[in-house]
Amino acid sequence: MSLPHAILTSLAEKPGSGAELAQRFDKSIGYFWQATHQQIYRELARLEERGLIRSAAREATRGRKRDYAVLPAGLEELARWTVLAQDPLPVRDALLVRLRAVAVMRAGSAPGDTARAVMRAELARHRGLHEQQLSLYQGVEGDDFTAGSGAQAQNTPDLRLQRAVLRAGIMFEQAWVNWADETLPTLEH
Amino acid sequence: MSLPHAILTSLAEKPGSGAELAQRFDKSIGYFWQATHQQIYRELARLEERGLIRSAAREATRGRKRDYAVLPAGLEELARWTVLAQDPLPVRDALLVRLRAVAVMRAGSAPGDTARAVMRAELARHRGLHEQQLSLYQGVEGDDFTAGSGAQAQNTPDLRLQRAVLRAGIMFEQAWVNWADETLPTLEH
DNA sequence: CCTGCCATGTAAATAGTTACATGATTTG
DNA sequence: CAAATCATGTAACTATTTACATGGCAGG
Repeated sequence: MSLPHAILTSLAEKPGSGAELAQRFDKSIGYFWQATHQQIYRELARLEERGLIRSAAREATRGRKRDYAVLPAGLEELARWTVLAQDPLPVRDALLVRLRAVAVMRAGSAPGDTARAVMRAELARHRGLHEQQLSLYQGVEGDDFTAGSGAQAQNTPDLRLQRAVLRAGIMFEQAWVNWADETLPTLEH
Repeated sequence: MSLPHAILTSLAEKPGSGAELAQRFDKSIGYFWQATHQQIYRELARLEERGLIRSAAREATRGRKRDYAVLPAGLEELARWTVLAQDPLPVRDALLVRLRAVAVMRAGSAPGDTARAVMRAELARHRGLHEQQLSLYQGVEGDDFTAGSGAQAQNTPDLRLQRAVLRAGIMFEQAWVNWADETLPTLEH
């Protein structure tokens, strides 16, 4: 159950509205935990009801911007959550399932040969997407974590830890690209 | 929507009952797409209703083993699905969210220091789990994919493709371990 | 004032998790 | 035959996704 805590973290870094949070979930923290705006609005309402965050406006405001900030109770909840032992989520990649499905289709049969050709293209396409993400991360690393970086969020979070998170993204994307390069020849001929 | 197709793939590799499938989802195909036995039984019922698989027994049998096999329509569905373009699922790792939450807690404060100590331990623990998974994959690679491997499933799936899937697991786990080794010093002192 | 966009929200469907129930089979 | 285990299943809940709805605001 990380979504409420991802939101609390993002609001602790900087207060903002639901739409602004949705934007942050399209980059930054959203690289490691995704959420749609529907999830975010629902979760914001829950968090406010639990007294972990507060919004400036009191009544329901449809269409009007509504800013939230973390309350002390929210920071306590975040501290409580971070120290819980949590096991890693296993890998879940549909492309690997597909590859395994293709493995049971006989090469030489029409569907098997078609599937192999398509998978080769898909693998190349995914390689491109992962390489793009890798470049993006490397760009962020260069911009945000060079010595004496400029504008910081109000709470001046620990840059070394934020960078470590980014490094995880870099290393995973790099691993994916490497795997694709190793695997593509298997689908040739 | 990969679960029905993961099940079809597994049944294409070898027919079996719900419980046997659940076991396979605890290893093998389940390394890349997880499912509980409840999901599996529900999905098997749906797949049979759609005419993609068949079970030996006709009526509902609570407690008695119930074997399923893929029908031609199921193989067609699998072929149809594998050639659909599908974007990769983004990374989703709660530990990275936690690390980012810790980054907003001031070092020097009591909760911040406690959280850093706990995260150091958690990172070491996760490193151990990923290393364990890595060893497991490397063991499978040695057992199943050495030249002239022995017993094969009836459909003799393409071993090179199955191995490619396994290699993905190996490279991801290795990347995780490498990242942990790089990151642990950041949480020292 | 109308059009497009921004921001917030509702509703419904699907997927996944957790807790529990029950019949069959094996084993001491 | 009693207990443990295996196998199938139900129910309730939570999370996530997809589609849609509606109010406010800014610019032409």
